Amino acid sequence: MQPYNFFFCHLGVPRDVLDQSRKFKRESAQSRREALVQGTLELIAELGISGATVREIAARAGVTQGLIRHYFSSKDELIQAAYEHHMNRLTDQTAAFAGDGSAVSRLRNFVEASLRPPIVDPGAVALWAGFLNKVQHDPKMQHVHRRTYAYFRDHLETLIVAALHEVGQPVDDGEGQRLAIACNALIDGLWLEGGALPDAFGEGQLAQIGLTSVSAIIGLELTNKGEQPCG
Amino acid sequence: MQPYNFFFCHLGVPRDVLDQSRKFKRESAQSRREALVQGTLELIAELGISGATVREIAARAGVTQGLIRHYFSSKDELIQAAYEHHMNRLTDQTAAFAGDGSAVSRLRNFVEASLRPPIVDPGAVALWAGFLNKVQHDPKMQHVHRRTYAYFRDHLETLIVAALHEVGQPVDDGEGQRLAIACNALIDGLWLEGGALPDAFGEGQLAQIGLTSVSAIIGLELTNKGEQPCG
DNA sequence: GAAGAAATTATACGGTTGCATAATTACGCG
DNA sequence: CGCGTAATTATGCAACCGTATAATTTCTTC
Repeated sequence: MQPYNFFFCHLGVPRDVLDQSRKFKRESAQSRREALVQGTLELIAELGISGATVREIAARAGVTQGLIRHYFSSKDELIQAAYEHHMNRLTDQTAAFAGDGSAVSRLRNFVEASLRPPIVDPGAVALWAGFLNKVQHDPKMQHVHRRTYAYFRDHLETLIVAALHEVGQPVDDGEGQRLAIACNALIDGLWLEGGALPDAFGEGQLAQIGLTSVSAIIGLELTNKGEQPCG
Repeated sequence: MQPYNFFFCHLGVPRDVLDQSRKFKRESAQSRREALVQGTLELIAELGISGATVREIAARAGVTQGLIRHYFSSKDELIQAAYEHHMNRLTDQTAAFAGDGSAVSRLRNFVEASLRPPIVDPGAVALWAGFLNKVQHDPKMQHVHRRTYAYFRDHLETLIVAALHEVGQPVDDGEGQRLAIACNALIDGLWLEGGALPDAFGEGQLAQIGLTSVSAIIGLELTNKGEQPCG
């Protein structure tokens, strides 16, 4: 980087390469926030809400605790940001699995992805539960929860309506919403139980039950065996 | 503190009737434990897990904090007892609503009761979420969770199998279990959303969606309108 | 290369927490 | 009635929490 000379060659050499005595390195605001959020999520998932102290979070992110206050006005704000990040990642990840095939196949993939790892995961459930307890008492957390819930459910409603339309069984808005509420609850419940009791269900069992039940609720066969007409 | 008196007029009179200066009253171990558990539940529901400190809990129970250690070996043990109490109450309460009519009517009542107040309740959901976060890291909490989940689901499975048998559509064990898992997840999901977003659903909407969806999943009409054949 | 601004660390503080221990108090029993 | 014991309170403690502030270090810019 700096050629600058031969003798005394250490003088112009960037300290961050040679000198181990550097106290810290500056990073972009974004990467520091992400590191702090990530540390928060890890700790809540591993040790529970009470394990996520500012000191532990800072240690995970590789910084000292004072820095948290430099990027977030309070610990609560950091928790909020972590909650938002977690839920957005969860929903986006699931939505990406839907793919871009037919409406029926997109719905099938969406349901199935929601009920398999990595979406079904003990850590993710622990995280979600830890946050939910705070949702009731913090208006901002409540807002994030509302938005996230609506986001997931609306996405599901769109998929359901499109699939039913595709096979010639169109439904009106009210009915579409009711179906989405029901399927959303079913998926949430299965996801929750799969994450809370990882050993209680066989591999693929949740996905299979989910597909069968969604099919029954919306009156449209989504399972593969259903694609082979038996008459 | 005690003015020691002028004319001994207090002698012989039971102190607990006249003398307000009693420092405390002895209670049975059971009632003290219940009061402490009740205080714990109230606080977690109202203020979240972090609001349930030993001092606040003791205040709710009308005692001083040292007494907690006299009845529970640690705060964790109190939390455990509170969790167990809460879940048992929830399941027993729901089961009682089923009544003793026909199998189909018992199932209908069970589903409906699970999706209406007082079972659907923000406080109960906050409570449940607060505990769930601890379940993953505490083996004893995990045991309570397993038992409670199995209890509720088995009860539901019994009702479903009986109802299907009653209408001449018997199912084998494996299928009964699958149906119970699905319906349990559906009910849990609806219960959760109803408690977490109290204003998002109209009165009776959750129960209606729940009945319709359970009917679709198990292939047996439970709603009233279904009892009036339309053609 | 010096200077100034911004990022980061270092240190300190008041409050709270769970827990332990000692001092009181109530109550059953002879 | 008095005495012993167990229930209950009172007090204290060490650790930890979140936050504030001052002191350093890094990096950019001229």
